[in-house]
Amino acid sequence: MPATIRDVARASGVHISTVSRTFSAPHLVNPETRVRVLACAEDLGYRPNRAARALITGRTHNIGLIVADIANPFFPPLIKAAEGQARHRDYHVFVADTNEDPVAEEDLVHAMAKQVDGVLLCSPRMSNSLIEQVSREVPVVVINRQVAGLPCVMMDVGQGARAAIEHLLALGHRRIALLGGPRGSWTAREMRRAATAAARGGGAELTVLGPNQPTETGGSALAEQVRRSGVTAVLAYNDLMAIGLIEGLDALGSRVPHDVSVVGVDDIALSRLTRPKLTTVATPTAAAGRTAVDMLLQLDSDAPRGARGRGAATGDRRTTAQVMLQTELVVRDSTGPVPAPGRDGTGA
Amino acid sequence: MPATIRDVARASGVHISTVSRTFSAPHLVNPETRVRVLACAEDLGYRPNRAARALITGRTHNIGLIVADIANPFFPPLIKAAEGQARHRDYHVFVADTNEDPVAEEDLVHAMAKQVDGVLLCSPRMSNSLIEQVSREVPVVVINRQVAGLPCVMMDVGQGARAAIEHLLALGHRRIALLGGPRGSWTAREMRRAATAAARGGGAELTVLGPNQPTETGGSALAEQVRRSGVTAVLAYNDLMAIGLIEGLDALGSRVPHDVSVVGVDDIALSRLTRPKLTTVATPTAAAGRTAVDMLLQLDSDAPRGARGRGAATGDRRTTAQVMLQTELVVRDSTGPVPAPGRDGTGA
DNA sequence: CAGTCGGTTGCAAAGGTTTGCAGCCGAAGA
DNA sequence: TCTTCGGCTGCAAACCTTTGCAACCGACTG
Repeated sequence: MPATIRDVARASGVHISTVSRTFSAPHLVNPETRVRVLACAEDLGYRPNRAARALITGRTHNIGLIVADIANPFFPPLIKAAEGQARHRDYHVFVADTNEDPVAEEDLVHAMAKQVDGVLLCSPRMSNSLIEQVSREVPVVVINRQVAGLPCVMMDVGQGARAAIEHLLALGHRRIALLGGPRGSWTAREMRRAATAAARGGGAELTVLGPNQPTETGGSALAEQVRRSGVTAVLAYNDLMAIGLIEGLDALGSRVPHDVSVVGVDDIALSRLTRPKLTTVATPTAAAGRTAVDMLLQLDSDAPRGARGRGAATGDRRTTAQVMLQTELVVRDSTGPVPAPGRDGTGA
Repeated sequence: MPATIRDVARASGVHISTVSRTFSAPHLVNPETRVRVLACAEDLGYRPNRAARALITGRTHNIGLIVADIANPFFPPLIKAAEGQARHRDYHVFVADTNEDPVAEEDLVHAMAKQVDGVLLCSPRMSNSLIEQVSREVPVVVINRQVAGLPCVMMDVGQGARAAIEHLLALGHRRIALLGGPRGSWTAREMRRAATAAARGGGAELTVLGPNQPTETGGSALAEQVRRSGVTAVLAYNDLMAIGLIEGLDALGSRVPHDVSVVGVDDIALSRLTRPKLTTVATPTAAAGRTAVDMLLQLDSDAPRGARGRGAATGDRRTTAQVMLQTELVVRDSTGPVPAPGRDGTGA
């Protein structure tokens, strides 16, 4: 039903190649012809078929962005930043949500593969080897994970976790819990490693609870367990869990930060709205989004896909930068000095 | 670089059509041949090029979902529901965000047009005529707006607004403000119409403030104005604005619901977390997402695009259902009886 | 033995573009 | 008058698949 280039050609009495050029290289066609073609196109409601165009140019001017959970407020700023950056470069962003499911994730990469010029894999739950494999089908930039040989942009949650633990140590806490993130999360592993080291270094005992769903519900579900464990402070995988935990504790009658201190990660907008305001590790999400887009676009301007074998040096895409972005501890109201012992805890 | 069907054919010593059938109609190819072809394909890392496939089948098995602001917690449940429904039907969903910008919106429809089998336009800011126009390029289902001749799924915010106003009237409020939504929003117009009528019917005075950005910031920015206007109750375009307003008022020393009552719309998860918990009009977002996907898929199973002119009755897509989903007022803690006059307000 | 049939495969057209190359035309230069 | 050249346009191949049609094979039927 929709008009094709052929219809326009027929209507305006020129060859299809002229119509094509009218749209993709207007300076090559006579102004008179051009207006005539444009008029006919307008008339027929013609729009170049981007799939067909992509087939031959190897360029869709779209990029895919795959996230673990679009409902997590952590992602929107990243998405927005990526979109903004992409728009500057005349690209569009298609977002897809995996529901924290590694299988859906792989599925989506394949679904997007030929509809986009590259994919941003944000907080992937797939295995590294799978990521490597799909990256042979479509250019990939990985966010929030380190994969050898692939371009990555990471946030230094290790340093963030360390800062958080040190903050808690300074407040006198010696029994600390870590609310682990979801299975398959690189961030979760990094946090665990760093937090464990920092706690040991400070003579504290760190209990790891998890893996868990990195959601509010996931956090509140742990309240009981946290309470029983007798810790006086908690570092949560992310703000959502921290907030959930605080509510859960509240429901159990434990007050934050009076009875137990809680630190989150991400610094989502919401963390400034809750009572108490959340102490958290701020991650540079917007910068990550921008950087990732730049790296992706750089990547496939180096290696034009589908183009008829340019002789030049393709294949050596070992220029794979790996960028580590800094994090920062933001102290607000959900952390405080360790409570005097013996009052309530199951310990002592 | 990535292997094509031809490479696989060469490697396994069969014609490309056999390779094609191995993937798209396995029962038509000899099991022995099949395993050989599959082995070769696996070996070369071959994946059918979905763009090329779509070009000829006219089916991508993707659907596009365009939303006004992905950072608004109103959307994720809708997105998730749409994804779930799509997955059941063996479809994938690509989401795009317009930043409340009508131009970006049109842009995105075109960008998606040939990469998806249809588009869900959620809370569009475009004009009706533009929507009608793009709907000639790609099948469209409109959410949160009524467009003649197009399939639409709407939420009855008119009824919701009426219920909210009546709730406020019952609490004794007679001076009420409506925080208007963004320009171009059908929902905003419906609310305004219904709220105005309901207020008039109840002998109350309704002040309309706006249009505004439908965000928390948009809400808090209006606090001063609301205060000056001397109203005792406010109906906000959505929960985000309501929450922003409550904060803004708080900063100015007005307490909710003691000094002023606030009602939101959407019933986002956050509205249960704030203090006070928000009275709001719950909208059936998940149902809307599911319904819209069903309607879209129905739509283009009726009218197969790109297929070589099936003789049957195409063209009569005037089966365009329009669905109106019910809303429901949820009374929580942000509304209360009108304060005794003369204490603080600028009135009296 | 001719004909039929089911199962498998090859052939080639089709889908809508882009693009290198060649050709055309008229004007400028020699 | 003959080249040369620039500006514009047409031709056809290419991108990667899918799919209707025809051909083939062996076996069975009558």
